[in-house]
Amino acid sequence: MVGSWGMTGIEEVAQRAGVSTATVSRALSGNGPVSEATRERVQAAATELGYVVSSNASSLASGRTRNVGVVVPFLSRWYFSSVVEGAEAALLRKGYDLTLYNLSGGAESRRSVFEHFLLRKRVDAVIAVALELADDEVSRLLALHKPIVGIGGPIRGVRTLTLDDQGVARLATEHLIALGHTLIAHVGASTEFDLDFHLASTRRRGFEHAMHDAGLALRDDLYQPADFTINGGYQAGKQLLGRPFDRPTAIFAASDEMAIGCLLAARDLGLSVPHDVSIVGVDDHELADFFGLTTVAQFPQQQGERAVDVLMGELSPDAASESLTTDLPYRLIVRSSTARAHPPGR
Amino acid sequence: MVGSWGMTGIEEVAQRAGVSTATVSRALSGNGPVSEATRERVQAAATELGYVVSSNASSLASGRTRNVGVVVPFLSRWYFSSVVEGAEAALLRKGYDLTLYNLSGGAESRRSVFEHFLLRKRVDAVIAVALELADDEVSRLLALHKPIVGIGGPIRGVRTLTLDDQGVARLATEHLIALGHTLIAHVGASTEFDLDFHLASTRRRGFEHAMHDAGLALRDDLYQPADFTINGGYQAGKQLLGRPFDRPTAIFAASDEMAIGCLLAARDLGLSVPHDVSIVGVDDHELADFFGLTTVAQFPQQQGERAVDVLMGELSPDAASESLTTDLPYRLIVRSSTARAHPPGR
DNA sequence: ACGGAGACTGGAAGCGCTTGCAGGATGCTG
DNA sequence: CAGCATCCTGCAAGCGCTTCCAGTCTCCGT
Repeated sequence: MVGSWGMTGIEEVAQRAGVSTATVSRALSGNGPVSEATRERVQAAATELGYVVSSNASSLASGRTRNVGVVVPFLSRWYFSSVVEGAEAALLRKGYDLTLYNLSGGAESRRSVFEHFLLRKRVDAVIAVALELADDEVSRLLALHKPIVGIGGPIRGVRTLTLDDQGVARLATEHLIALGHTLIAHVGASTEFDLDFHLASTRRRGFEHAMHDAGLALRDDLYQPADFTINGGYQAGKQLLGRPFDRPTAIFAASDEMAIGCLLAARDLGLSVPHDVSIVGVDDHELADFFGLTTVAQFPQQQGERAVDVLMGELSPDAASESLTTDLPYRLIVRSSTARAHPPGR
Repeated sequence: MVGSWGMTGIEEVAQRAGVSTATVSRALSGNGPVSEATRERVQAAATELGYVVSSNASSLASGRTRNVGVVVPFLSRWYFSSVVEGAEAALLRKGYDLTLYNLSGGAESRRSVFEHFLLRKRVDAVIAVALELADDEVSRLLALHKPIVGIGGPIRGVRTLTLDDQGVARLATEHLIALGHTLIAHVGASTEFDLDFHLASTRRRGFEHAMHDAGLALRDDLYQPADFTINGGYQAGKQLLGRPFDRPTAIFAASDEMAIGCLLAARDLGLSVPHDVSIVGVDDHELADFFGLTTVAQFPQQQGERAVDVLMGELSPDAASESLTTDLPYRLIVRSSTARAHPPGR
């Protein structure tokens, strides 16, 4: 930490420690046998000189970059930034860097990311979050022997961590059903949203199954599409709760943000939650607790971490990769936005 | 795009184009003279082979990585992820990669970021967002000739883009004063928060100046510290608005999230906004519009972009860096949470 | 027509590390 | 005690590009 001159190379360390550069490399990286005594001497020399390997030289020589690319469709949404946060922390711990690719720039930027950025051997692997990759995008990466792991929708030929969206939806719905609700509305994704996040229609299916299994009728007018934002949920909630007849006594929203929107809509309509209407969401968004929202939690940070774990597995020799997809945990968290259904008023 | 074999090097391109590798390098990178005809031939060959330079080799040889490090204290907050998003887009456009360092892991991770990660010559420059860098952290980076630009609090010896927090606070406050309010409360940062974001106390000062200039009294009991979250703002709002006497008719919150908290608190107390109380925030958070919140907007994405612009300037030869700090734009956006003060009721 | 100034191009020397290979010690086995 | 397996270590050959330098060729000016 004295070096103050920044320009220390492996050579200087070698001299100071009285060994060859080869040994320094081995001592510092832990690859290859080095006697304990030597290792310590090298470590000391390196620290004294403030030596840090040049990742470029190292990568070029070894073929490993100790860097992984994380590709997300958005960044400024709670879910995605949380996943990235989790992944970043896990990678840092392993000594890896994270380079971020955000696709929200549109098709244009998406192409350039896949055709140039990811290919310049800057990353050892990539984590794709909630992304539907085209076959050629996948094969191009695989051709470079770069492991990919996805989080979210299953991607063909790629190890993926997925949330059992049907199960999630089912759990949320059954919670409402168990509370005695029968007129249950669902706020899901609008179709254009469904392109990139199949989760939406999958959750809807889970909802429908649960309803069906309970012998409850599915009514088209109790479904409202929205865009996964609070505002969208609010509009949808207004539609659902504003009707004079057959107002649902419960709403299952496919995301917490939409659920919160519904909650605010209920409030504005003079309905009290959960007395007049029960609401359940999905995510356990940072605001869920504040609003007392009952929700099916998923754990984005942990998802990021797990993706990293899987990746590290793939990058190691023991490539005994298990099944191609792994289920992510989820859990019902009951707060104050759901309650037993009342016998119809009037 | 045929290469399908991924393993194309500059050599192959050179052969296919019938030139030397030196020329290929020049043609593709645009450094050094190459005849138009040759350039085209090389381009064609490269495209046909699906050649993409190895950034490692390139970096090692040239000393430039075309990669910048972005260091943030949090990621899963609207402001930070927006800045990163802006920076990412701008960098992508310039052909740069962004590697992300999130310091929320605590002092431990902070040290390792500064002592190892940023030093391994993986980045050409760093952007520090709302970070107070210690002198040695700065000098260590500067010693490597890595430009740094900061966004937020001024950092000694570093080019910084800063928001005139006093001006912002003043603007918000004066808006309220102009509406006839005299009993104005302020929700600012708690002290522990102020360590990393000096913005908090600076905004408070702006508020105080504005009040003072208008000849209005500053009352300690009309100040509430909070933690920049909706929940924190809610608690603070409750305190402020729940009192039986001298209830403020307006609140200036140092962030939109806190302002929204106040707004919800008002609602829960049966107060109507803006009839009973006017509320103004800072940020133009994505939720501000939904809640009809009047706010002083800052533009985080643009801030990210501008940081990149500045960086590109520093990385170019024309290092005629202007003044060390540059002011960021802000603007009052009036929505429906502020209105003319009523003559005191009763 | 000739010298010189460009404009291009190729040769080749690295950039700073990693790692296969081989040599020298050391420790065991029979 | 010879013979061999082990453990360390150093040598040196690259990793795939960039760029200095020098050489070739074309184009002007005089």
